[in-house]
Parts: sequence; C-alpha cells; structure tokens
Amino acid sequence: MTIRWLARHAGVSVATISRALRHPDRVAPETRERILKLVSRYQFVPDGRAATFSSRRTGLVGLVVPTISNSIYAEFTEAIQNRLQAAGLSLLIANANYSAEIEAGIIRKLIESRVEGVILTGYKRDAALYNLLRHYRIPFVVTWSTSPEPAIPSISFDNYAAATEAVEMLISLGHRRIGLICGVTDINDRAAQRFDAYRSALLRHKIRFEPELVSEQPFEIEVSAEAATRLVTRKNPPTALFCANDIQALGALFACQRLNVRVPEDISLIGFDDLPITRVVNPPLSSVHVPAKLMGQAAADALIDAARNGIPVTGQTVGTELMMRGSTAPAASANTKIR
Amino acid sequence: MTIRWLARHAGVSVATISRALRHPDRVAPETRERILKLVSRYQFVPDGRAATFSSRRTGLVGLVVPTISNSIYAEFTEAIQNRLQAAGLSLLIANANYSAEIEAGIIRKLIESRVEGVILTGYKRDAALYNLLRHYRIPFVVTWSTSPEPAIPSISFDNYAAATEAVEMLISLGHRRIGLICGVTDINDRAAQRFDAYRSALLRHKIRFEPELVSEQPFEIEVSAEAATRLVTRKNPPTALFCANDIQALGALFACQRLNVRVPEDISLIGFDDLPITRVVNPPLSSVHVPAKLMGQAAADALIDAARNGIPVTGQTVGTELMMRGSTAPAASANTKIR
DNA sequence: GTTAGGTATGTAACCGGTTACATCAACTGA
DNA sequence: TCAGTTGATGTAACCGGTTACATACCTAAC
Repeated sequence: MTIRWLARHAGVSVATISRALRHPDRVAPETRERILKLVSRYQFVPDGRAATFSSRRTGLVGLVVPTISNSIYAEFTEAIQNRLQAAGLSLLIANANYSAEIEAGIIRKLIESRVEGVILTGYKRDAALYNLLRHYRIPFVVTWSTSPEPAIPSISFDNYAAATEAVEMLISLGHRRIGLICGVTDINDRAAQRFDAYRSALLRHKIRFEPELVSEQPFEIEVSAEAATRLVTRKNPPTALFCANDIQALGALFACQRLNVRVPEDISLIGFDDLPITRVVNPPLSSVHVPAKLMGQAAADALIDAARNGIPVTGQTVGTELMMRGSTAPAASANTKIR
Repeated sequence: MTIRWLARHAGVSVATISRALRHPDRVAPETRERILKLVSRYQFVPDGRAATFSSRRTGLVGLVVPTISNSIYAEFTEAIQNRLQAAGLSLLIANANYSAEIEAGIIRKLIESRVEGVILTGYKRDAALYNLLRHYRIPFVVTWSTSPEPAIPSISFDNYAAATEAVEMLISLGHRRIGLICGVTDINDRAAQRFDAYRSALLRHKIRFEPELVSEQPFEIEVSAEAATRLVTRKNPPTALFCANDIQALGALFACQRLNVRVPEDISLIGFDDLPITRVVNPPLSSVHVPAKLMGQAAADALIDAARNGIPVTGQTVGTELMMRGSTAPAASANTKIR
C-alpha cells in the first residue's frame, strides 16, 4: 500500500496523490475527492519516514528528562507538548534515568532520527555531546539549570538564587541548625547548585557547615523519610530542614509526623518544586515555586523559532517564588529540646 | 555528510561503510579501523530514517499513556523501556491526556512512523483505531484494563475483581455507608470498572447504592481533597471511603486530617495503585497493589515476540493484592457521630 | 488568430541508507 | 596445477514519499 499503488487505482500520478494529501488546495476538487475516498477506503496511512526523509524536515523535537516519576516534569512536558503541537511539531520524550550513559545514547538516537531541536535537563554533561549537536546544527536548550558556559543556551530559573532565598528565610527566622536533604550531587547539577547555595548561605551568616546535617539521596520518598528520620533523631537535631525537592520534603514531613516531631513547632521544613500536593498536606508545605510550565513554553518557543526561522536559541532566566506555608515557623527562642 | 561522502574519502564503496557500521565483523579489520576512524573524526551519525526505511525495520514500539503525572505510569513505562532496550528496541512515549481525540492522533502518528508494536492503556476506544492497527499488521496490546472482546489482547489485572476485593473488605469490617471517589468514568474505563465493582458489591450485600456518596473527579489531589471534604462533611457521612486511585485517596486522607476526622477511627480509607507514598503517610494508606512493573514487562515481552517472531499477542491476567494498612479499621459498632 | 498567463497534472530525480548479487583474489586440497 | 571454497568488497536496485520542472490545456486579451 503505497502512493504508487493508489496512483494506479485512481488513474493519476504519484505527485497528484502526494499533493492531495499534503496540499489539498493544489488539486482539482473532483480529483481530490476521488483520491481521498480511496485513501479512506483502503485506510491508507502514508509512511512518515519516507515523507520526512524526502522533505528533509522531520518535525520532531526531542526532550530528555532525568526521570518521569517526578510529576514536576509532567507539567513541564505537557507545556512543551502543547506548544509544539500548536506549531505542528511532535515531541519525542525520553527518560535518561539520571544516567549519563543512557543520556548519551538517547542524544545519539535523537540525532539519528534527525530531530529539529533538543530540550535537555541540566547542563552538566560531556562536552562531546554538545559538540555533536552543534555539528549537526541541531538547536538545543538546557533547562532546569543554567550553564556557566555562555555558548550553552539555558532557559531556566536560578537554582542557586532560589535555594539561597529559602535558606536565608530559615536563617532570618532565627534558625541556626539547618539540615539539608538533596539529590545526589554527583549526577544532578540542580542538587549540586542548591547544595552550594545552602553552604554559602550558612557561611555568609557565620553558621558552621556541618556535613552530618546533610543527606544526599535519590528522589524516593521512602528513602527520604529514612534520611529525615536519621537527621531528626540525632542527639542535637536541626530546627529546620531545607529539602531540595518536594518529594524529599514530603518524606521528611511524614517521617516527622511518625516520630511525633511537630512541624513547624519542633522543626521547620521548606521544599522545592511547589507540587500541588504541598498545598494539601498538613501542615501545608513551604516550597520554592518553580515555573515549570513557563520554562517549558519558553524552551519550546525558542526551539520552534530556531527550527522554523533559524533564530539562534538565546538563554533566559525565569523567576522562582518562595511560597511560605504552615511548615515553617520562627525558631524557638531557646534551644528547646525536641520530644 | 553521508555514507557516500565517507566512501569516497575512505576509498571504499558505500556498502563497505554500511557494513563497517552495522556488521563490523564482515569487513577486514584494517578497513574497518580506517572507516571507524573517519566516522569518529567527522562525528558521523547515520540517518536513522534512511536506515529503517531501507531495512524495513524501525525497531520502534509506541506506548500511549493517559497521563504522565501519575507516577504509577512511570514505573510501568520504565519496566517497558528496560525490556525493550534489552531486545534492541526503542520506546516512543506519548501522552494522550485522557483525550480520545489526542489518542487517535497519536495512534495515527505511530502508524505513520511504522512502529512495530503499540502498547495501549485501557481498552475503550473507537473500533476504527483497532482496525487501523490490524490493517497495518501492527501488534498491539491493551494494558490496565481487559477488553470484553477476545480479539483485543489485554495484558492486565482485573479491575473489577480488585475493586470488589477492596469494597468487600470494607463491608466485612462492618461498614455500611461506603463512599467512592473515582476517576471520570466517561473517559476512563478503569474508573468505570471499579465503579461497577463498587456498586455490585453494595447490591450483593443489600446495601443501598447512594449516588450522593460517589464522586467522579479528575486525578488531581486538590480536587480530590475537595471532593472528600464534601463527602465527609455531609450530615450523614460515610464511615469508609474507597478511592479508585491513590492520588485521590491521599487527597481524602489529607482532607480528613484537616477536618479533624480521624483515620481510621472515624473513617476508613482504601486506595488503589499502591504508590510508594502510601507506606509513608500517617496512617499508612491501605491500597490495592497493582503489578505495574510485571504488567509492563509482560506487555513488552509479548510485543517483542510479536515483532521478532511473528507470535500473535495473547491476553494475560496478572494478579493484584489488597495491602491492608493503618488507614482501615472495623466500623464503630454504633453509628457514632463524626466530630 | 496569436500570445501570454494560469491551472491541473505528469515525469523523474532525489533523500541516505541496506542488501542481494556479482566480482575478484587468495587459499585449500587432490 | 586447477577446481572449489572462502572472504572482502563493489554495484546497483530498492525502500516510499516529495517536489522541481515539464507539459498540456484553457481562458483572456490584443
């Protein structure tokens, strides 16, 4: 079942079939109707590979996310998808599972399928991958973190500034023992930047940085709850916990509930991402609102412009907002013992 | 940059280049080395469309999920991805957003890209779509629900049986006023089947079905919390709530906490999906464990077999397990007033 | 009546790999 | 020494659309 076969049956040439499908206004109405009737009778679906192959445009944009488990990426993905769809482009979603090797394989696959743009999560990766994309003149954009290298366009919020704001807030509320739960900084540059912000904020306020108050964990709620349990049950527990991710903050919140550590009376919590669930739990969880949707739209728009009009992708910073809710309170004036 | 260009530069034919890349053992070691050196020097990435186009094998499997927000699909997706990757196939993930129109468009796109298999979520869709897939001899499998039509192979658990078990459990604990929060049954056949099971279980036990105790809602935690609030603050509130989805169950749990309705003393809860978070909240949430991973693996294996060896996909039922946790308790013997 | 311009359609090259088949050299064994 | 076999490589058709260009026909204007 090819356009040649249809052409024979309709008594026209292949070009007319192709035109009837792609540019219906360029064939005579009666011819068009005859062809479309055949197409629907035989349920003909043209081969997209052949089409993109000969037209030299794939209409494809690739998105590489580190995980699909975290629903913050779902919102991001949907924003991108909607934007691309409106522009007549399709999205290829790929999950790198926080692995550099898998990601490299994915990027290669995307180049093989000749995508017209790539949206990446995080900036930290082998320079060879960036070079490969540039070599194939595939516009790309980094999201969720900003590369220090100006040649790598990033459409992102400022992880460092956002985390700084959260930690500074805790400090301004009088907290001096502040714990941190964050992602694994080796494989997650967002976590690394938030970690840096945490440490710098403490130093700036002459608060000693204590490695024992920091816990790097993969983003699983059970693991996070255990990590929080360990922090909170120390002899000298922190009075506040900054969690570089809402999943981890929720794990911490539930762990505290289980241990009868009162939030925010005994310990203050601030999360990151501002997932919808933060507004529903008890107490509602303070969190850094991340403009995932806006960021996705801007990234998609930039790639659409690049693919359509050859406009180079330029970086952009979108704002975050610290949402203060019931999980955060001033430190008890005295160093009240917990429990 | 094509294999023809490389062939000229290497002083060999295009066939040798192609072989050096696809079947390295079929070219002389020295020739191979010379070619591969050129390939890496010029960062040559062969055009995948041309490759699949001429070899008549795309190595692609499509997955259509109704949402990527719910992490239960993440586990499912990852299981599929791992299985396919091991078999040398790639996964195309597409999000239908609970829309039949979007789904139809996606399926068409998948056929256009000549995928070698399709994994669908839910069985209820226009028969024309199934016919189209069959017409193109694309093996497909339905997951997450079982089609009553035997010609539509389903690898799934039994929604009706699983929901029945949960409701029967509540009844056996003495509950007589049992509410239901579920997805929108018009667009979600899983929700519809669970709804049916709920109603049938009540009738079987001579418990009057009260439509006011049922709330169909999209899977958003805030919306679910509001729905639960409405149910629980009725004059004559239910003593148990079956939630056909953990997101909704969590919304209900947090709403109850906020209203000072004690779980499970005042109201028992059972969810569905057994997300990791159910084990961390307080009290831990009873839930129907769904073998998402197993189901994904089985679906992937079936399609691999179909694509590789032409073995027709056959249906299969995987088991669920009701996980009883702290959110469920026997009904208070008298009809104690809540609050 | 001739020519210019427009519309509908056909012809065929082309996109960039893959692979069946052909070719040729080198080696094996009688 | 020569037929037979093996291994390495080349030739060219092919996958199924798209589209530049050619062609044929019709209408309108001078």
